[in-house]
Amino acid sequence: MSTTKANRVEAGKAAASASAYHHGNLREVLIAQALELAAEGGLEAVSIREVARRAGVSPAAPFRHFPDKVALMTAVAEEAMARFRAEIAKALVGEVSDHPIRRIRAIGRAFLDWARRNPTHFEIISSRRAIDFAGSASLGADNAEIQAQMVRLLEEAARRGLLRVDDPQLIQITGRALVYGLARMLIDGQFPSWGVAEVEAERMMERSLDLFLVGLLKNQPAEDPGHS
Amino acid sequence: MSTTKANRVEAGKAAASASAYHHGNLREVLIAQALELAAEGGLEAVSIREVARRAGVSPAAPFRHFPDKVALMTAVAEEAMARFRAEIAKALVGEVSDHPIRRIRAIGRAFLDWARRNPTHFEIISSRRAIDFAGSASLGADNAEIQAQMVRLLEEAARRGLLRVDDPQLIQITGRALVYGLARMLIDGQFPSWGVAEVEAERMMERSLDLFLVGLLKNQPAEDPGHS
DNA sequence: GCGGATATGTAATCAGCGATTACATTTTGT
DNA sequence: ACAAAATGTAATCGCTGATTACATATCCGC
Repeated sequence: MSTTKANRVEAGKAAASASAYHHGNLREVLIAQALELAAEGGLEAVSIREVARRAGVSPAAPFRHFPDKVALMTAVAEEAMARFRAEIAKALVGEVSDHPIRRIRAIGRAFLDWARRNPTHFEIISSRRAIDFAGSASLGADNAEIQAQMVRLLEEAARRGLLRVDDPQLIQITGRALVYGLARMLIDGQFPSWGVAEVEAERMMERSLDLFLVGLLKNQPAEDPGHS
Repeated sequence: MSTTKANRVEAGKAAASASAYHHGNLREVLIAQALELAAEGGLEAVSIREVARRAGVSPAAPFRHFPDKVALMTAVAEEAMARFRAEIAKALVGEVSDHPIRRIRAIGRAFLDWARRNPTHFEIISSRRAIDFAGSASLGADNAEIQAQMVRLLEEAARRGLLRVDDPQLIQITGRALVYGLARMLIDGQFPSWGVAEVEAERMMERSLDLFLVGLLKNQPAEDPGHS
């Protein structure tokens, strides 16, 4: 078992490097396996026992790192949320225009795109049953940061006299509810029963977002909230 | 046990009348108990064994009436959907105006109100994991009927030249996604982390709906899509 | 370095779940 | 009345989350 020690050291380097005892860094491996398992079979396909199995440890081992399943899923949610925020940030960098509505649209599209490509991650961070949102400082902070970003953009839009209704919080929540609902309808496979084929869904979602955004503007520029 | 027979006959008349053997009409009792159980502890509080316990039968008995849990929950969803449709119908009767946007708003508010009062019923009919939506003719028909109602109203609005964007399907799906998202945010308890207190949530949701609806109109009447 | 304290992993076990099977009982149709 | 069908039960399987007692590896103060 001298290889065991070598593996431990190697595995511990890139990660938190906090634990290199028996397994290496089991905590992070558990999170990674849970994330993968979720991506394969959905949120409810994640079981502590299967995660442990994949990590090559006993069914009781995970309980040394997480008091219960909710704690594990919360850690998974934190990871998913971090990736989501990175996606948002990337989209904002890619949006050259400084027009606030355009930037908001970029955020909305990034949200929809991310949720479409990572349905289970979206499901996890949205779930208030599988995770302990209130108990995670990181989740709260990430959420607040995204909100603040939106409010900043909306306030700038209001300052420029672009908005018909000057209530950033109302607009922000309405927009969030819209993209949240769109994402869930897509993931739950509800579009077919609403007359939208699978392939059209993405385009439909973007048009929905635009329909909402253009409705916010004071002077409607014919059709699009942006030009692209 | 001559009373048993009498009860059987009585119980069997209003219902499917298919079963009046040992228990009476176990099938319907199971659905009712599942509905109640869901209302108490949420969707995942429903277990076949607990439902059976409450119905006073063995854990295996429900499997005589439903091939598996999904089938039971689908039957529950059908009942919930029927109640939801009744709610919509009632709201439309109560809305005196024939202005199509006003009637759409009445539907939207009825949806939000119903989801708020019956969160788990809403969750059940929305779930594409716990139920077999495609396998239920009743669910599909009810869903289609609600859609048709919306499209009819939107087409009338378009005919009257009220809409800025003449695409009933797009508007319908966007509206549905919005109220769906609002309902889920409320139920998942997300409003507090978005700066909306519990008591304000209902008002906020209605304002969100109005914000969206007023954005649809060609000539914006200052603030409200209706006068009330 | 040594040795106890601590961190980590395992084995065994419990109760609850969905589901199946073999069997028992009641109702029904003829 | 009696066979067939419908309905309910008991026992069981494999899965799950979680707990307990125990085993072992690592760390830290001396």
